[in-house]
Amino acid sequence: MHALVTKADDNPHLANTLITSYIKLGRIDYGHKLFFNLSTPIVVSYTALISAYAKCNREDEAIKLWFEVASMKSFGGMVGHQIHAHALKVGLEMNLSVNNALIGFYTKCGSVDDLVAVYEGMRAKDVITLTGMISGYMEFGMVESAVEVFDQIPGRNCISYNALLTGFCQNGEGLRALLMFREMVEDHMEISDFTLTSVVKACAVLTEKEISRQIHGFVIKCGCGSTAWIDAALLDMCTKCGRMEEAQKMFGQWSHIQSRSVVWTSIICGYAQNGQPDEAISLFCKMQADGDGTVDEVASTAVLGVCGTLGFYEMGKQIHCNILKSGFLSDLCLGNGVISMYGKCGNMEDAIKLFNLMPKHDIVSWNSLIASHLLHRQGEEALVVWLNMEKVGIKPDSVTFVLILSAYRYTMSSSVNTCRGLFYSMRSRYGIEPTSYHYSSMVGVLGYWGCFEEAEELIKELPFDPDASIWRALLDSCRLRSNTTLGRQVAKHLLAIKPQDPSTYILVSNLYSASGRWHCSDRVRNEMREKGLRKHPSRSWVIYQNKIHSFYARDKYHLQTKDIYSGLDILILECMKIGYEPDTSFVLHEVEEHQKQDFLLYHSAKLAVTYGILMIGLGRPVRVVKNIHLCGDCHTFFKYVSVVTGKEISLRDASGFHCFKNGECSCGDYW
DNA sequence: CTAGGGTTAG
Repeated sequence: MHALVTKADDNPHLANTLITSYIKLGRIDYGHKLFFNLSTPIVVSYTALISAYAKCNREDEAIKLWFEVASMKSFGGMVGHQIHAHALKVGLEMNLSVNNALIGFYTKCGSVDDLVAVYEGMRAKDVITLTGMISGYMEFGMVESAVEVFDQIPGRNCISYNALLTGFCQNGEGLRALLMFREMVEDHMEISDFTLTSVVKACAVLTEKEISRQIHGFVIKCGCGSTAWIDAALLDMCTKCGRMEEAQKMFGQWSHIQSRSVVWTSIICGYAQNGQPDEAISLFCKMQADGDGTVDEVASTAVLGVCGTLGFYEMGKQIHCNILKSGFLSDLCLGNGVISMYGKCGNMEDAIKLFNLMPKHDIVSWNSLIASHLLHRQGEEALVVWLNMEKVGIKPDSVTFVLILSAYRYTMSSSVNTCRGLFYSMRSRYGIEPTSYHYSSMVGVLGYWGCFEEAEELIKELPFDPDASIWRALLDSCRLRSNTTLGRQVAKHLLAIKPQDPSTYILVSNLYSASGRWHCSDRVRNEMREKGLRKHPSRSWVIYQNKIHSFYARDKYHLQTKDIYSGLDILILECMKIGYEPDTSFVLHEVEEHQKQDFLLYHSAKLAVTYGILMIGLGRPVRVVKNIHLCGDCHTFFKYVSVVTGKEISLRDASGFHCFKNGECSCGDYW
C-alpha cells in the first residue's frame, strides 16, 4: 500500500481510497499525513478523517479539520459557524488550537467583529494566535491594528515578519513592505522563500521600474535558489512594472513553474494593462488551444475584463457559458467580472439577470451593476439600485459614491439638490471621506446642469489643492455648455498642472471649437505640436467573427477597404437624401477647404459603423467601440444611418453608450 | 501562524 502513495499525489481519488484504507487499518496518522501532502484533496477525504478523529475522541483535531473545510470557498462560512457553536458546546472554548483555527476561519470567511470577539475572549495566546491576528487585521484592511499586534509579539519569528510583509503588499503599502524588508535584513532575520516572494510583490505594487530592477537583481543574487513561487512573482512584477519584454522572455523559458495558469494570467493581464488588449485576447486563445494551464476562475475573470474593454461580446458570453458548465459560479470576483463584461458590451439585461441570480453580492457586485447602468446613461435605474442597497443595509464604499454622484447627470436637473445633499452627507452619515474623485463627480454634475458658480464655489472650498481631474471635469462641462469664458480660466489651471499631457490640449482645443473659435482651437493644437506632444490617435473598432476590425480616420489597411469606402459613400448619399448635411466645423481649421469633407466623412467611427453594417446580419445590432469622444458630425450621421438602414447601432465612446435607433440617440444629444 | 494570477470607480 505504501508503494501506491507516490502515485496518489496527482490523483485525489486514489489518495482517498488509500486514506480510508489506512483508517480502516487503524492508522489514522498515515492517512492524515497523506492527506496533508495533497495539493487538492477531495471533500470526502476531509469527512473520512474527521469521523475517524471523532471516533477516537480527538474532538480538537476533528474541529480543526472542519475549519479547513469550512474555509474553502465553495462551502462559504455556514459550516464554520455551526462548528464554532459545536466547539462551545463540547467545552472547547478555551482550547488554544481550536481558537487559533477559529481566527484563521473568521479571517477567510467571517467578519472583523467575529474575529476580534474570538481574539479578545482568549485567555492564553501564543505566537500562532498573534501571527494569525496580523493576517486577520490585514485581510480586513486594518493595517495599523496589525502593526500594533506585531509590536506586541514577544518572541517574533520570521513567520510573523512575513505575515506583516504580505499584509502590507495586500493593502497596497509597497513602500512599507520594502522598509520592513530592510529591517529584516538588518536584524539578520531568516530570509525565506515567503519573504522574497513578498518583497517581489511589493515592487509589483509600487510599479516603479527602477526599484523593480534593483530588487530583481537582489533576489537573484540572494542565491536562495529560484523556486516556482519566486519566479512566478518575478514574472508578475515585470508585467506590472511595464517590463513586458522581460516578462515574455521568462514566460517562454520557465516551463518549470508548476502552475502555468498563474503565469498565463499574469502575462495576459500584463498585455491588457500595457495597452495591448488585442494581444491579451490572442494569448488567451493560445492558452486554450495549447491546453497549457487550466482556464480557471482567475484567468476567466481577467479575460472577461479584456472582453469588456474591447467589447468582445461573443467571447465574453462564451466564457460565461463555460463557467456555467464547469460550475464555479460561486466565485464572487468572477460573477462581478461577468456583470461588468455584459455592462461594457452593451447587454444590460444579462448584467441584471446575472446580478439577481448570484447567491451572494459584495460591494463590487453592487458597484458593477451601478457602473453598468451609468455606462448606459440610466441614471434613474442606477439610483434604484442605490435605494435597494440602502434597503438591504449594504454599506456603500468610496467607489459607490463616485458612481452615485455621477448618476445625477442622467436624471432631472431638479435632482441636483438631492445630489448635493448626498455629497455633504458622505462623511457624516456614511463615514466616507470625500476624495478628489468625489469632488470631480460633483463638479461634473453641477457643470452638466449649468450651475457653474456653484461648481467654482465648491472648488474654492476644497480641503486640498484641486488636481487635474477636478479641472478636467469643469472644463468638460464648459465644452458641453459652451461656456468659453470660464473654460479659458480653467484651461490655464489645467495647463499649469499638466503641461506635458496631450489630452489636456485636446480638451482645451475642443472647448474652443465647440463654440466656433477655430483660431483659438488651432493655436492650442499648434502649441501642443511645438512641444513635441502627440495625441492618442482616434480609433474605432468592430468585433466580427472573434476578430478586431480596427480603423483610424482615412485608413486603408483593412482587407475590405474598397467595399467599406464604397459602402460608406452610398450611405452618405442616402442620408443626404433625407436631410444629412456634413458639418465641417468638426474638422480642424487649418485643413484646406476642399479637403475638409474628406477629413470629416472618413472618420474612424464612420468606417467602423459601415463595416459593421456590411457584415452584421439582419436583426442584430451593430456594435462599435471608440477610444475617445464621438464627434458631433458622426453623431448626426449615425442617426440618419439608423433610419436608412433600419439597423440599431450601439456605439460606446469615452462617455458611455450611444444607441442609435429610428433616427434618435439614447444620449439625448448631450455627451 | 506566513506565499502566486482576477472584478467596480478615476
